[in-house]
Amino acid sequence: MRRADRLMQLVQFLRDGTLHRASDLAAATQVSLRTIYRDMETLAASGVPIEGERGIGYRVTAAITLPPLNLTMTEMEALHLGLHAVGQSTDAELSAAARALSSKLDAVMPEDRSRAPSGYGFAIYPFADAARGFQHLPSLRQAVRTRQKLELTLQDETRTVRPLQIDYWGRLWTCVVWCERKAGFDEIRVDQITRMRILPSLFVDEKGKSLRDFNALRQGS
Amino acid sequence: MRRADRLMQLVQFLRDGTLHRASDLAAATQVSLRTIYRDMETLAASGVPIEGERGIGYRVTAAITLPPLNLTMTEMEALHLGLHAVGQSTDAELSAAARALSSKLDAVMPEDRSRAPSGYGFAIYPFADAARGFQHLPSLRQAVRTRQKLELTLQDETRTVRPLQIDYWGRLWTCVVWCERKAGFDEIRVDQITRMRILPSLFVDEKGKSLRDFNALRQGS
DNA sequence: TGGCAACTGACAAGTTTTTGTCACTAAATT
DNA sequence: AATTTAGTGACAAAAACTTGTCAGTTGCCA
Repeated sequence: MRRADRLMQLVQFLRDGTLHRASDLAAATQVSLRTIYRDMETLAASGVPIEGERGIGYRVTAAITLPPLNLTMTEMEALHLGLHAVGQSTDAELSAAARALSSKLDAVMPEDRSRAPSGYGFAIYPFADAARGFQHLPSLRQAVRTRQKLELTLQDETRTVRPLQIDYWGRLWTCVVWCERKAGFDEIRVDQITRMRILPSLFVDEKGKSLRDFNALRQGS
Repeated sequence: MRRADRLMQLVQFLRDGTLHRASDLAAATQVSLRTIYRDMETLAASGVPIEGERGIGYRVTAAITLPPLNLTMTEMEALHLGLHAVGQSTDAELSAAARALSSKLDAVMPEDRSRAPSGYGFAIYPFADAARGFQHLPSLRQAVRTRQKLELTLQDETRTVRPLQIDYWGRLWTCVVWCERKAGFDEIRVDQITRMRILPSLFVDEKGKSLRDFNALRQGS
């Protein structure tokens, strides 16, 4: 893996922010000039903010490059929430940066239309609404973990459900439940929950009512 | 770039959340069992959240993977500030997530000398192809949301398509589309799009042309 | 204008990676 | 105990990638 090593080395050289001529880089890495040009192309295409000016040399423009990150849904939510908070800050520069970063994140969030309840993408949805349901999340999570039934009220309608799985799409939380009254699965938007009560009764997986069954259904349809 | 293509294909298969045996994947990709195991190792090392269980099969654990991001210093500061704020939250799980994310970020910050070489994508293989397509993502995403047809050029071939779903598989972005000319589904690599134009005409789900139909086909085959 | 240094395309030679095969081991479920 | 399926190590052949060379072009600056 000699090439990858050299690419990393080149980034190290360029990180100091000063100008570098391709010929210098070639000498430093013991490689031909042509290869340096090819490397620069690869790096630029890989997202490293490199700029080459004819008759001048190379320099890196932006400061920090983050490698690919794997986030849990909760971490993603923390990220959005935190940036939203900073976006409200009085420091104009800082709040602008927070909003800019939020946009960047929105732009690269995986979007899966087949799973989202059709009609509302997270971009359309005002953050405030999502935040309203946010208060219920901790106890909802607990109920999913401890497998306790819930009594919850959505739009003046109260029902008893078995909470199975919490999902997060960018800005919206939903919960997959088995509804006792309708005797069927449902996907509930957490922000639409107006009241919620954890019931003392526990539940166990029953044939046709488990998360596995829900996933099977979702696949099949 | 045959291997990269296969890796992408594999993530597509695994993305449906169901179990997959290595032997099935091998048959589907026309490749030996041993190669599948090697591919799984590569994908896991590349950050795709894959889990294999002995006697069971493979599945992806739902998580969000962010592509490499370039941040300014101010944006980085906003990020840290926001996460710090959320870290103070009363929701134990959320504040834990914020702190975990802070650690992750610290681990990949330039100041940290102990950067893992594998943290950079090009240490494994260049993901230049993936990065090249990033520029089209925001408008592509918009088109998926607003259900607008697209005219796009791939390798000197221009076609009109209905964008249905955007997928990110760790290194490459793809878009599932219905191609008007071929009258069939296609999975387009965003990095191979050379030109793209959002057309004013909207589209609606039609029998045989919807995302649901595409998924049914993928299951069946 | 001349000099500098970034760029580009093509191609053969060299090097590395990828692959299949084979012979195993390791958990988990039945 | 038998079965199923993931996972490992080694090695040679095949495929893919990387590199240097060469012969250019382009843009900026003095």
